[in-house]
Amino acid sequence: MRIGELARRAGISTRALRYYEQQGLITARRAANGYREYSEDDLRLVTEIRSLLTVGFTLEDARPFVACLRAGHASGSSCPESVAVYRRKLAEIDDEIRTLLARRAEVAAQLTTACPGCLPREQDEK
Amino acid sequence: MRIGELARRAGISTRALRYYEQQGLITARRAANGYREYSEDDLRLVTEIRSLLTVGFTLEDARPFVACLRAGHASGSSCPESVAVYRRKLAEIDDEIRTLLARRAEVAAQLTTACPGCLPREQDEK
DNA sequence: GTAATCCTTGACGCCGGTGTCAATGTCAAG
DNA sequence: CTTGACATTGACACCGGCGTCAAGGATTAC
Repeated sequence: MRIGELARRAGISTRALRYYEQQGLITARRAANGYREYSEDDLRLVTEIRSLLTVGFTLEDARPFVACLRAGHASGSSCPESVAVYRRKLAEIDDEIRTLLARRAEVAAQLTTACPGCLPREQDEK
Repeated sequence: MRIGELARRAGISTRALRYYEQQGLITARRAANGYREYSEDDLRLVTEIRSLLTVGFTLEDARPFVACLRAGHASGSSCPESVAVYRRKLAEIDDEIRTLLARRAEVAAQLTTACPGCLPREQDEK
């Protein structure tokens, strides 16, 4: 299939696909006229990349997963490098959560001081 | 005092101070030679801005607080506009926390699937 | 033939808050 | 006078993942 179809099927833009290629995450066979030609496997790669991006991974983070799929594994997570990334991201996310919780507490305290009646509820994740 | 001293006392760069001025958050009297001259009140403003930035506010978010201080209030939080920003930021932070918690759960689940032995602990904020 | 779609590469724009360099002026100390 | 520490404005760089426009070639439909 060509880039337009892949984009449609993957639910992203052709721009994004070309960008992934430029970043070395995907490659494309070229037809005689210079058009990129993709396989179902490529759709698989793109889908993997997309799902990783939606949980906050960067393209850099996605590399091991793509490499893992290319190596023939059924899942992009089946390789130790991918697992290592999972661990690292988990730690990063935890850090961010801690930071945000601290900020929230700080802002809530300030708000309470500035406006005693405005009790901030929500985020009752004790 | 001149910009260098203010920067030192506020713990930021002169670049940042000029940027705040460019963004209309602070102003400076000019000496005959063109040098910026600041007062203690300006230090106060900058300190306020800094503390807001550190909890994740943007310079745009900081405007009401600066305006409040300029209006003569003892605290930058003493104005309804500031309180409104506090509320909005609190909601934004809560959103971000929710997003991160969801992502964390997702990543943790993936990790567990990929590596059954790798139980992700931490982030026990039940 | 020509219009309508598709494709190509290249390159600037965005967002926020600076870092950093450039080229130049000011001023006090030696 | 010279050095050095300070000041000025201006402007590019950064980070990430694209959006978007430009200018053109390819292919299909009619």
